[in-house]
Amino acid sequence: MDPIRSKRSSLSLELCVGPGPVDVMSHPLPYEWELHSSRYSPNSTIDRQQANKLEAKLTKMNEENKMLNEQLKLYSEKYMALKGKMNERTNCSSPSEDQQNDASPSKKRKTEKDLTMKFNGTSGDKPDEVFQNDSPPSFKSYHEEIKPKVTKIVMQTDPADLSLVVKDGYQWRKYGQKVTRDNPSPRAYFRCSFAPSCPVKKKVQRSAEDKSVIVVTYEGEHNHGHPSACLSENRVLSCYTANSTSGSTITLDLTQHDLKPNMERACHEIKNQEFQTVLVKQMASSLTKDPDFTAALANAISGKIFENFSDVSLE
DNA sequence: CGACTTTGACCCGCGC
DNA sequence: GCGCGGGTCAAAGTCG
Repeated sequence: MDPIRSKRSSLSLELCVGPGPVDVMSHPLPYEWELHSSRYSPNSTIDRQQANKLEAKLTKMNEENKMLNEQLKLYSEKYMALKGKMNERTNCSSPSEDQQNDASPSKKRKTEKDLTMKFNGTSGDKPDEVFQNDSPPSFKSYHEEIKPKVTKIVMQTDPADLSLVVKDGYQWRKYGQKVTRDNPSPRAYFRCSFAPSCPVKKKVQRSAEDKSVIVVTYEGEHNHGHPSACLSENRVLSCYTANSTSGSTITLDLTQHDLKPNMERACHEIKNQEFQTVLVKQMASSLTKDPDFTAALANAISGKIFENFSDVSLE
């Protein structure tokens, strides 16, 4: 039996922070907890009536809970669909687009120029609908606005292990390796291969100063959930990486070949109450900072409030 | 046989 | 314009 899975702390850390759809069905709202913890003694008829009322109320709440879950799921799906479209637009190097624009292999990687021409309306085609009203922004300013999120992670590994493979739970496809000028160690380039349209790239290179240190640079955000989201090990990892946005650097000690002992240690740290508090605060802040999440939540809640108001007024 | 890795060639931006 | 360096492509090789 996996010690990590069997020894779950009282604090649920299965909250999927970071990019990807939130599996709302697997994270029940507090209503269900109240149902399980409510106690009553059905001795007297009054108690029984009260109990029946309470049960009816709780059943209603459960139904509402289910509806809210469904609404949240719907919003998550819509959000992911929009995000996917956005990524498709920004991902200039997608093969289908290249094929459409230019079939000649010698003219590859001219998509940025093509895009600039499109924005300026010089390609002969109609400029993108979005920019029709106002003067079209330059490609540079457009690119700055949608600059992919860059996350840098520093990991401690075994210096004897020369592989540049980093197990972060996602599926990566290596598409290149290069020796850079400032570092004798080669830099490996990876693309997320879990979803064909996923724009996330990863660069892995050993530190020039310390060969035991691996620097992983993630570019962009996954437009899909974590492929192994059910594995607690990877959830712990995603908790770590979720805190690494906004330019800060995270250090992971992966000195041992097997991840499990490190993850066990990480889980032990998580059990530490101070760590839990900080983690929960960071998770909450990262969620509340996401305008899409708050908007979707506010929408769902306000919708239910209005429904309840109309229910009450009808009674 | 499909998915993945390797690796040389190519493209492109930038500084001179 | 030229050279350099980082990033990407794609054919060939490898692996399960």
